[in-house]
Amino acid sequence: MQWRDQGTLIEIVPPKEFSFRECLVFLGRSNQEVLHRIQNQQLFKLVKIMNELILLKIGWKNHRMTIEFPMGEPTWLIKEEVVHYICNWFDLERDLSGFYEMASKDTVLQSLITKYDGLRIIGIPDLFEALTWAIMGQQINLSFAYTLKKRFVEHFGEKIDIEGDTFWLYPTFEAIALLEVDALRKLQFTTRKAEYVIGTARAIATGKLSKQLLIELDAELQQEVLVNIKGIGPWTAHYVMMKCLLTQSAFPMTDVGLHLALKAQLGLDVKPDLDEIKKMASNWSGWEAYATFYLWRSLYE
DNA sequence: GTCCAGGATACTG
DNA sequence: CAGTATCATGGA
Repeated sequence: MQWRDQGTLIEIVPPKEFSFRECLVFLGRSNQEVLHRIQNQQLFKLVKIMNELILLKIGWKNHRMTIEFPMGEPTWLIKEEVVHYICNWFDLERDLSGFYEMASKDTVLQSLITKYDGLRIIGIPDLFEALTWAIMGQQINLSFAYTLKKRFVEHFGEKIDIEGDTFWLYPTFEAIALLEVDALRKLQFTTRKAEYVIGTARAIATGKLSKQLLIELDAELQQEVLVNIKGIGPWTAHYVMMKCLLTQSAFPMTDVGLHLALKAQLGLDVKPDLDEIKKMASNWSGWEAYATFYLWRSLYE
């Protein structure tokens, strides 16, 4: 990844297919989001690196991604980690030419790659966040899922106040591993969701599960390990593979959002069934995660 | 009031 | 095994 340290500013040279504006559309899809903020085409995000809170102000200028540090210039080591984080978050190191080539010949994806040209998967680099956010989203509408997440973050996350704005960090697995079900029931988690979230935190806390461990496995084994955890089914496993492990072939094919997007794109009266979806997806082989992400994007016009 | 949301699990025949 | 009840709440 090519980047330049300009002191109080970092510039990242973006990959060929990249649109910061498109990525912002996806990031701005919910006004209930508490983990980042968008103002005047600038993205604000609080991260913790080497035990230090760092506020990032991410923008776009002269064909470069720019990172500024409103809380002051960090050390070079931290800057390096910041660049690594941004690459992970925006999936900057992936060569998308294969996806665009396949999609240009695909009846479903064809129009999407033109409309959303340069969109990349916006990931969730933290495994605990990816897993538990997915669990919160099971079976309920996204709006309520965001309500749950907001309560979860504001009860158990760390925050910092800067010039009247509050920025939050997602709760750590260490903190959540110590909770009992009651603590989350109070936030209107179902008993099961509370158990799943705490169980996941404990699985990570005991070292049974880690991003490092998963990232070294192929897609099939990743799914196997994830599904082994209580509360993680195929949908959640593939969601996490897609958003955290950046597995190209991850494919949450039972996802309701995917079904609704396909229904709209194809002008169907009812949602497509799994056989129809598998048939369409056979053409996406190796790029299922990007196909899914572009379809999700089509839901946020 | 009814139905469905970015599902997973335990139970039943 | 495949089908079914259950979870719990909000929004259309």
